[in-house]
Amino acid sequence: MATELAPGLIHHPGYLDAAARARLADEVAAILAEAPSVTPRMPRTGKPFSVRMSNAGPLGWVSDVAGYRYQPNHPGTARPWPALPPTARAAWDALASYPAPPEACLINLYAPGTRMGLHQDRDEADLAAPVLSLSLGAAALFRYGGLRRSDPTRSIRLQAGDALVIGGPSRLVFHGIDRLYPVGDLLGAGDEPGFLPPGGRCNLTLRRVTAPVPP
DNA sequence: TAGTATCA
DNA sequence: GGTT
Repeated sequence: MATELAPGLIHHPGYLDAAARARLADEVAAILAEAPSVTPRMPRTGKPFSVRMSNAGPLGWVSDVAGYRYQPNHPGTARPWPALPPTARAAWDALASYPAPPEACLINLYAPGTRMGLHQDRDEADLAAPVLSLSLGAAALFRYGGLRRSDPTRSIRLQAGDALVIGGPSRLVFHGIDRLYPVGDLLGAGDEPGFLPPGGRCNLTLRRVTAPVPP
């Protein structure tokens, strides 16, 4: 049962069943073995994010003192990013309502206590494509607002297996993660992928970066 | 300000 | 919790 939180912002609770979550976790573990997570830094100031990141797909999102950008290689190893995880790719085909494949799968790794401040995903040239979010591990408090930072916000709980489509009029909505829920808190303990620290969370976001060339 | 800190 |  999907819920439209706002026009184009669609929450699919429990979209991935236990088997799919386990499969996706295995795929992510393999990606991280090849493309280890890095600590992103703020442009100009160099202040570190609390979240760690890696990527899969032809392009990966990176942030350092030089700025935000998409690039084809891992900043540490200089190797190309690993292939997109098939389970995430299948979710894109099912939920994105977009004719071209995703080019980037950003992997955000949250340890307990980490957060992600309110922000917009606006580094993609193709804003017609949605961003598709998939959650693994611990549940988290997701906050979203409007197109202006000062717009009022609402919060929902994102749990392991949830999918969230951020598209249409909500494509540039401000959003972030306020906190993780302790495991064992309420229902949905969520399975614990082996690549996460105890109580950690993993979020995958699939994005189309460049506009597809017309046939 | 995809940051943290601080205040109203 | 919203804002600087």
